[in-house]
Amino acid sequence: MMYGLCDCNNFFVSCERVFRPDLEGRPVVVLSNNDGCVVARSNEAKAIGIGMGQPYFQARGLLERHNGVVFSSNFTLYGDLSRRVMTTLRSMVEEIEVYSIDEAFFNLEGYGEPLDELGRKIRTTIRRHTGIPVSIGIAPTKTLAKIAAKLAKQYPKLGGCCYMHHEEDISKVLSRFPLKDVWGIGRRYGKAFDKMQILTAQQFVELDKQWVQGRMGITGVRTWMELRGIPSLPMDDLSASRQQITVSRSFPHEIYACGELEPIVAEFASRCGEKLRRQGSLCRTIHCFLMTNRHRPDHPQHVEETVYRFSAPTDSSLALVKEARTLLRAMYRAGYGYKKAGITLGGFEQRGSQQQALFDVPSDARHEKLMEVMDHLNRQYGHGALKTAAEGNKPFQMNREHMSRRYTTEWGELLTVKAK
DNA sequence: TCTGGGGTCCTAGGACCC
DNA sequence: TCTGGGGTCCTAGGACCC
Repeated sequence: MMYGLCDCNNFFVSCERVFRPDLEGRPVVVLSNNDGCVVARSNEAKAIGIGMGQPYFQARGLLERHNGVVFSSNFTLYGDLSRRVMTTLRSMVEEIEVYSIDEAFFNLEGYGEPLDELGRKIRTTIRRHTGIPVSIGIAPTKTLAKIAAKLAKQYPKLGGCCYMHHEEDISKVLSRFPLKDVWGIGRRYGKAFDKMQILTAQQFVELDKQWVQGRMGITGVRTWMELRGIPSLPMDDLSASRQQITVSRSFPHEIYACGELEPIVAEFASRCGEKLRRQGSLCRTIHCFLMTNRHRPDHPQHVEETVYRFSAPTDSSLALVKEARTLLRAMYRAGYGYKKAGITLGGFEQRGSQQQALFDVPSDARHEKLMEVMDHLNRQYGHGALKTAAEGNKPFQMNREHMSRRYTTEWGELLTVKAK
């Protein structure tokens, strides 16, 4: 097998720079929802020591001292540019798997050599079509392709693409590659292995398989196999194979009133329904969770999650919204300042193949047509164009003090060019 | 590094049932 | 009533990812 990985460099920052070329060379960061923490950094921002995931209030001073620039996250813009990147990639290779907003794997099995030239061609084409710089890694497994892409980013002389396939080359790379930077080895395991003096990917690969299994479970074994060049994470249509779907948000302020939480949770349930229908599944369970501000230990705390099990699987937003509200009301306690809530769907079945209990009334079948219309309108006119009454008429708002324009999707926010 | 966000999957333990 | 095996569901927490 041969896998490619296309990884957008500092993606959110690169998106902002496409429309603000004056930001080249300056430290730039993009913040998470509610302007909470730093989720993307330009190379200059990394160089001055701003960490990934660092709370913005901690990074702010440093950024200002270096004449840096900050953006709230503009997912409408990033989502649109991501689609353009993926479309370009899809036009150049047969099979791609969109892994996240800024990464996609592709299958290169059966492609003739030289693959590194193909990789570089992909890179320049995407740059030309979208303005987004990417790095390409090519290797016999996805985990190795991830490592290759990192090397491509690290060593400019590779021209943005690293093709890694000879066994000797791979073990040479692995013996220098820090284990904690391997995809699938997180901070926690990285630290534990550090303590055991297992520092490189090569040392990890030489461990006993049973030992890895006992210590890290099946996911650890997969990583171990992948590093040995045995594909254990096949190409997957992720969007169709999710086993659970979650929509959750933190609120800009604590919310005390149940009546204020209800439309928010209803909106989450409705968004879950959209995702569910997009992947063509029905769900059996809906979870609702609610939590207070854990950063304020001086405030009374309440964290709770409850489940409802549908008697017949459903994909109707109306049914989801209804049960979400019931769950919320049962959990809600007056006097607590809630900071975050969420909805998770689980127990999926393929639509059309559901086992119907003998006396189940397929009560939601009549919603089917309605949901189709709703999804269609929302796709065409934007989220919230048509929604359930329970969602209320003002959409859930987050803090976004440093938002850029939605240059590519809103006529009113197009790029303006000034003549000199 | 006491990771102020969001999302997915896995595992362990307890409750309950056959 | 006690005991053991086996299964499912639920909750909580851990771990990873971007």
